[in-house]
Amino acid sequence: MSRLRAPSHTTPRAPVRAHSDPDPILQRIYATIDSIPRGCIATYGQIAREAHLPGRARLVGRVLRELPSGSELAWHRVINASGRISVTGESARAQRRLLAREGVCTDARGRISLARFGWRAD
DNA sequence: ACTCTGACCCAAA
DNA sequence: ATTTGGGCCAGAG
Repeated sequence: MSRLRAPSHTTPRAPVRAHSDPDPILQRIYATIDSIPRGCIATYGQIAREAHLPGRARLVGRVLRELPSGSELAWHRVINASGRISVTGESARAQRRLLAREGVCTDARGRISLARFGWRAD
């Protein structure tokens, strides 16, 4: 069970719920994703920038990959910069289903229109 | 202390 | 549209 940024010389913390994790970087990423409105999507890079972590889109991806089970974070509202879903297999179907439930649809080629559904932060 | 691998991104070719 | 090369950085082996 891997942990984010756990110092090797300390015992890993017990798992905590997403919104109570004390790591400020995680807090900012979670908070930013939380502010994506229902029916909108944002890109990994956009989340990184909004969370004051410019250029760290991959970090956002890792954070979502390691999302604690039971988290209520709207992970499905995050897609890549080319308008595609980045997860594969079962997760991709789940993401498409969750988005469809919010009215976010993919085109014939599996792409989501950033122009139509992209979140523009204030 | 390496190298490899990513839920990534962007400019250039 | 696709490829390439560079940036990013934490885990895993």
